[in-house]
Amino acid sequence: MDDVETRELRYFVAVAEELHFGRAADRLGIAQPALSRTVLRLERRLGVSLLERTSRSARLTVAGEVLLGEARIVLDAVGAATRRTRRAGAARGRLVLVLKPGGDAGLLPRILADYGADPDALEVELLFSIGERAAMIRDGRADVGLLHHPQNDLSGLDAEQLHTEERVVALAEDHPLAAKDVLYLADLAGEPQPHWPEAAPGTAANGPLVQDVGQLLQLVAVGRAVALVTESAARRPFQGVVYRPVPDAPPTTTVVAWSSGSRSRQVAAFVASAVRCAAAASS
Amino acid sequence: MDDVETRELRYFVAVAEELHFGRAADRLGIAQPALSRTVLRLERRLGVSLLERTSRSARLTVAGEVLLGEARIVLDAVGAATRRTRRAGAARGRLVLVLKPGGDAGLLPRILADYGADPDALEVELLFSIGERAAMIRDGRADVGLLHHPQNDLSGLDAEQLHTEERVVALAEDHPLAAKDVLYLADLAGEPQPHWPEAAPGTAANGPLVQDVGQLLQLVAVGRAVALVTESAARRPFQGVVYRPVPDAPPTTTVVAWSSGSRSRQVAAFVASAVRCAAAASS
DNA sequence: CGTCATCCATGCCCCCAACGTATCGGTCCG
DNA sequence: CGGACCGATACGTTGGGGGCATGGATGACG
Repeated sequence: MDDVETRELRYFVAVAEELHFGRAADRLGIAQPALSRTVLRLERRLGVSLLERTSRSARLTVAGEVLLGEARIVLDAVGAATRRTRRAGAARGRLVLVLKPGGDAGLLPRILADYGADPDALEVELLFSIGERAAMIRDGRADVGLLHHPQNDLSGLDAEQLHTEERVVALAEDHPLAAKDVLYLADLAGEPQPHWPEAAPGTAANGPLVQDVGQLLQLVAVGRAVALVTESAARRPFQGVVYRPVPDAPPTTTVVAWSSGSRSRQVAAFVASAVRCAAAASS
Repeated sequence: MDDVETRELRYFVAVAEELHFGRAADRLGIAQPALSRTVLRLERRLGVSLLERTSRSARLTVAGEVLLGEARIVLDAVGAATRRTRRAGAARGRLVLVLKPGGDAGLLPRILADYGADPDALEVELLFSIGERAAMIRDGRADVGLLHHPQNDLSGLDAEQLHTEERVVALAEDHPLAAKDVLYLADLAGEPQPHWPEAAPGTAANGPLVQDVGQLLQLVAVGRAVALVTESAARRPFQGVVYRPVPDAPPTTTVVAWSSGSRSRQVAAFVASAVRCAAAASS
């Protein structure tokens, strides 16, 4: 009755994304009839119609939309399972920590020192990523990460708060708003604000897409954008950029996050180090 | 290279749980050699040893432990996918709400009325469960639930807070501690406290296992247990049971929770109703 | 110390199901 | 009306998953 295989889900996802059996079959490296049959069998087994086939194209039904979302979750979980298992099997594993360059609120050196003091600590591999940190933890490419709340989507992850900072706005020094000592969100409403690729839900920005902090500050310096950044980032001076406090911007919390359900002792030890260091730093 | 099928994961989980190929094969309804081959192929594909076979028994390797946890996540996700897809396909679906009897903090009637006022609201099916509510949401048996923080493990779920209540302790009226007007956790330290099957991590209780509130109050009335309950539960009188405030017990927050990644408009509408009602009730 | 029991792996065979090729039926377009 | 396009169907082939029988290793036991 039940017995859905990941192969069937992979096939269905391909069709659901292409909305075209031929192209999907190409992408999967199989012939179109095999794909048709597999999807039909999946529909029969579930007792549900997933696609409305017109002879010109295909559209997802409501149930198909649901299954597309669920299947992606399953396939991510399968990928995470293989990656994590392989890594656990590799001799004397490493702990992969993902973070955004400069996104450690200055805590990283202390955390690494503290964790490394544990005699059976693993080697910590640093993995830098701008826009995919949460996804990298979810899918097993990283074991643990430094993320920011509420900028990152933490669903599916467990997290401990490390540090909360007010946000300041970076402006070109000759920007008209730089004349004021304090700015409010209302002042910035019309300004182009760059956005990161890390698509947090509901944060539509109107400015250019940036890939790293240097690029962002460059844009700010030439007056093409204004950007909300954290206090700690503002301690790094940049030619032509000035910072002004924004009291009503929601503060940013740096968190250490890991995959929910990770029972790894190593991850727990690293998190404990991070929390301890953050507590020590704030006192 | 990659291509792990759910069947292989099901087989591996059976072996990992039984630590015995023969029994696992029985449980799966297949013969032992087929199971051996499938697990071996899985190990070869992952490039990792999952089990240490002694000729007397089998033990999990570290990688095997990891895969066991990951595989359970995958299989839960597959089950959830099929259930949710089937439900979405069933004509004009229902919204399944799971809660503990009496665990609604008195909000349920208002929430149902408010949600039902939406012209395209679905029929809400109430599903009562004591110890598995979070799991039922995770695996798709329910769409949304009323849970309690920190008693329930909310990992893998999204939640909105509805209502926070202090906790009180239920005592037999002739219990020695009932003489005091206010009790503290220290006073209760030696008393047998019943526990629910809902295994929140790290809450080891020393009392009997109870399955419902009536049973719990019965145990309290006969002096076999004392129990921390919420204020709202304490409004229901029970023969021979008295309640005393416990100011230092952590308060209980009633939350409405749903599966992370549910993009369902219906779930969102229900959550909005719940939040709205809770806000109205507390003002 | 030899025998037996237990447990997992392997060899052999069968058969199902997943695949590919060819084709059909329906729809849109020129 | 013919051709192009798209998904479903027919049919033959084959790889692999499964069962049965057996092998090889190890611990138990008399």
